[in-house]
Amino acid sequence: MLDPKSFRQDPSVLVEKLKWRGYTLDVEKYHELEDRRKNLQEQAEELQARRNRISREIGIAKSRGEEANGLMHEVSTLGDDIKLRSSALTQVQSELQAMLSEIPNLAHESVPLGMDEEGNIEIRRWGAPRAADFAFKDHVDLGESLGMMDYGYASKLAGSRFVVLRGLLAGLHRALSQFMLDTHIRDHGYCEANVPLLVNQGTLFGTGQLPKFEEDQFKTSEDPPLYLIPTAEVPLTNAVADRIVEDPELPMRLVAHTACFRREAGSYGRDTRGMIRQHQFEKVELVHAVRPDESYEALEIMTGHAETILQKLELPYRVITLCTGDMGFAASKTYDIEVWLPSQQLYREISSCSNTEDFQARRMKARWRNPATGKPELLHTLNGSGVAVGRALIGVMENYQNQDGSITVPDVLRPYMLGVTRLSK
RNA sequence: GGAGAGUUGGCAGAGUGGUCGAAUGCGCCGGUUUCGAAAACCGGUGACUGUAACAGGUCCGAGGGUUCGAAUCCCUCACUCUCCGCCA
Repeated sequence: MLDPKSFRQDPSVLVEKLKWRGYTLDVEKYHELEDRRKNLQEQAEELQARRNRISREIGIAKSRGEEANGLMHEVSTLGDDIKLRSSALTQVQSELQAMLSEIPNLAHESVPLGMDEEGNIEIRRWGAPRAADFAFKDHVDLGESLGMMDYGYASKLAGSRFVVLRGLLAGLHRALSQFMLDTHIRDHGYCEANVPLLVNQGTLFGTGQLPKFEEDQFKTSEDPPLYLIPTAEVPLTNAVADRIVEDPELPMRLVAHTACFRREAGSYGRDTRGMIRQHQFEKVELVHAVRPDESYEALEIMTGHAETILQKLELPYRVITLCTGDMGFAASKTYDIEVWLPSQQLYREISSCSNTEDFQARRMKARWRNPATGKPELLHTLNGSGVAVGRALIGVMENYQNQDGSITVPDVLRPYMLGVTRLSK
């Protein structure tokens, strides 16, 4: 959520900034609601103050054993009046809240302006795509001809956008996640967390998935309403929800390996082949909670942690800065890391690292105590994939494929594969 | 699933329907003392909102209700703990 104070000061600046996020702010509606809110609040508080004062006097009078009938009569009608106004106030406040809840975050000044992915800017590349000394197969052909990847089986079980992995390929998938977790825990100083995959509405509100993106979530039950997490960012970031964190606890670095669940509503035609876009996939997720003046430094560090994974796997990749129109709802700035897929001769997203500044923190009331002021202030939260396990598997399969359709196991994964060096029939 | 107990400030823990945002202890901050420290003593120490600053308002798990007035009484819900049953 954006700071309500910035609205009261100068909404016109926000209108321009939000336009670049693809959001049209209804300033008229905002002003109308805000004026009503202020009015009602002043009235309600004025009445409450009167009631408090008189009731106190009644108490004093009675404790002296005096009669207080006059005072009691004076205040007797106040209660209803207060009730009326404060329920009107609550109504307006929830309308305002609803409006603010659906406004995306503002982009950092360093983010390129643009309306869609055309505006993204590549900032670096690592590794060289393998020379095409034979025709590269894609991961589906490779997996199916090895007999280790089965879409028919999966669709019988659950429908489209699912897969069953078997044998060494299932093992390679598991090895990837273990390797990533170990690297972040051992080398990058993260605290591992094992978290619920089902969360409540408040938790999803905190990170920004609700109320606006309800249709992207899998809702599992009505009473209580629980949702499958679309990413471990949700349960990890909420570690600081409703807290005032003491300064020495920062920066906080959390990592979790979880399954993630997405409806993929609105992406019907896209990436229907293979493991690129599934309803269920696994991801190793990184989350930082940091002091506000350190969050952009943290974004570079976190992105570096994700890159380390690809470097150790020796997978060619590039890093791009998303433009204003292509970023997610909660982000102030996002780097996407894209891995080279030889079958498509393209870089495809494998990680996305974002600084949300205080946008999520405000929604979830995540604060830290600033030693300089002694006061609680909103902290900053970041999240990034470190990295998507399914897509990393695709990257390994395609980049490590051999002409005969076998797949060489990357060096760093061999300890996790009990010494297996090659996947073949 | 059954029975019971609980939820109050950073923590522990009082709280009679009426100057209770809330005793006390611990912790923390400042001071006195000390060469320095400990101890002792003195003082301070919740959050949100609001204001130029005061004032004012809200918050004792959440939401309703009773009342002139609710941390305190009533109802609903959530969560925690204990015991019993079942169970990976």
